[in-house]
Amino acid sequence: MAKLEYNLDHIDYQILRIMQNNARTNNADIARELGMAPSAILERVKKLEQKEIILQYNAKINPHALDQNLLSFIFIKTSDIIGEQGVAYLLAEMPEVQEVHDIAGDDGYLIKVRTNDSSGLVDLMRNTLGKIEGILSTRTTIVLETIKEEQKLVIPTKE
Amino acid sequence: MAKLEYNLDHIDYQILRIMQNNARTNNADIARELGMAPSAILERVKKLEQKEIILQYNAKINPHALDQNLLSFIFIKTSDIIGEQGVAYLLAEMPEVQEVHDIAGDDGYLIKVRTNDSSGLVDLMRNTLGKIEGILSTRTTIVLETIKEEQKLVIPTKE
DNA sequence: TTATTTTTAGAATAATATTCAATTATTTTA
DNA sequence: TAAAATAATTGAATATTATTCTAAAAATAA
Repeated sequence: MAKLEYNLDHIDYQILRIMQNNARTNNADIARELGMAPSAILERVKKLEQKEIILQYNAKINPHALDQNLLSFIFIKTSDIIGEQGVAYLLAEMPEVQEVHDIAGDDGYLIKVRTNDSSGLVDLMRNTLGKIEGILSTRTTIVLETIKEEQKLVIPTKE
Repeated sequence: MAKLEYNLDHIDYQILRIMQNNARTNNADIARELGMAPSAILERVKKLEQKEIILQYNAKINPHALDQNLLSFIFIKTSDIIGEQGVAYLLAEMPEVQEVHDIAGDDGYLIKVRTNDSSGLVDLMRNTLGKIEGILSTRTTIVLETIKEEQKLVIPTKE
C-alpha cells in the first residue's frame, strides 16, 4: 500500500487533543476554543478521518456495569510460521479478546481478555482456545486491579 | 463508597452498543434507530454518564500518525507492600504509560507503554523507571505487530 | 387498587451542523 | 521571484439537532 502522508500542524494537534479527551466535543466548541470558523474545523476533522489519523470514536464503558470483572493477559505460543498469523486472526475474532499482539522472542502472542469472572476465563480457554489448532501452550496472568487504562497518546505541543 | 446500582435494560444496552461503536452518533440518530423520542434518549444517556456506566468518550488516534511506533509491555517487580501501590501511581502519572495493572502472583505490575521507537523506550526505562524507588526488576516484551486493539466490551443482546 | 415515582413524548426554542461561494493563504513551478 | 495553481478559511444561509419543559403514560411501590 502507498505510504500515507500525515502532515499535521499545531491546529490538527489541538483538535486531536480535544477529541482524545472528549470525542463528543462539538464543532462549535472546538471552533471557539481555537478561534476559528466551525466550517474550517469541520473540514479538518473530516480530513483527519479520511487520512485515518482519527480511527474511530468510542465510548468507554465501565466493565463492571456489564459484569465483566476479570481482566487477564495470556501469552500464547503457537506453531504459526513467522510472518503468518493464522492463530492471531482466530484469536482476534473472539469478542472477549480485546487485544492481540505478535510479540518478539517467544514465537507467540500476547492477548488481553475480559470475562465475567474466572469461570468465564476457564470456559474461554477450554472451549475456544482449546479448539484452535496450532496453540502449543499458554501462560495466563490475572489482573488484580487496574490502576490506569487509557489509549491516549502523547500529542506534541509544538508544530 | 456506596455500591452503585447498575440497572440496565435492553434499551440501555442498545444505546451502549451504538455509542461504543461510534461515540459521535447524534441523539437524533439514536432516537430514530430505537424508535424513541430524542428527549428520552438524551435523558438515558445523561443517566448513563451520571452513573458512570459511560466513563468517557475517546477518539482513537492512529499512533503512527504521531510517530509512536513502538508498543511494549513491561513487567515490573517492586517492593510495594501488598495493598499499597506507591510505585503503581508513579507509573500511572507517566503519559507514555497507557496501562498499569496490579497482577497476581509476582509482586508486580504489568504496564503498557507507547514510545517513539526503541530509543524512546530506553530513555523511559533509564530516565524515568530508573529513578523510581522500589522497582526491583523489569522484564520487557516488545510488540512486533498489533493484530487487534480495542476496548469494546461484549454487550448482552437480551435484557 | 391507589399513590408515587420514573420514563416518555411532543412541542417550542436555542444551538449546532453543514453547505457553498468568495476570499485569503500557501505551495508549486516556470 | 512572480505567476499560477492549490488548499484552507471565512461568513452567511439553511437544515438539522440539542435541549428544555410540561403533560401523559408507564412502571413501581404501598
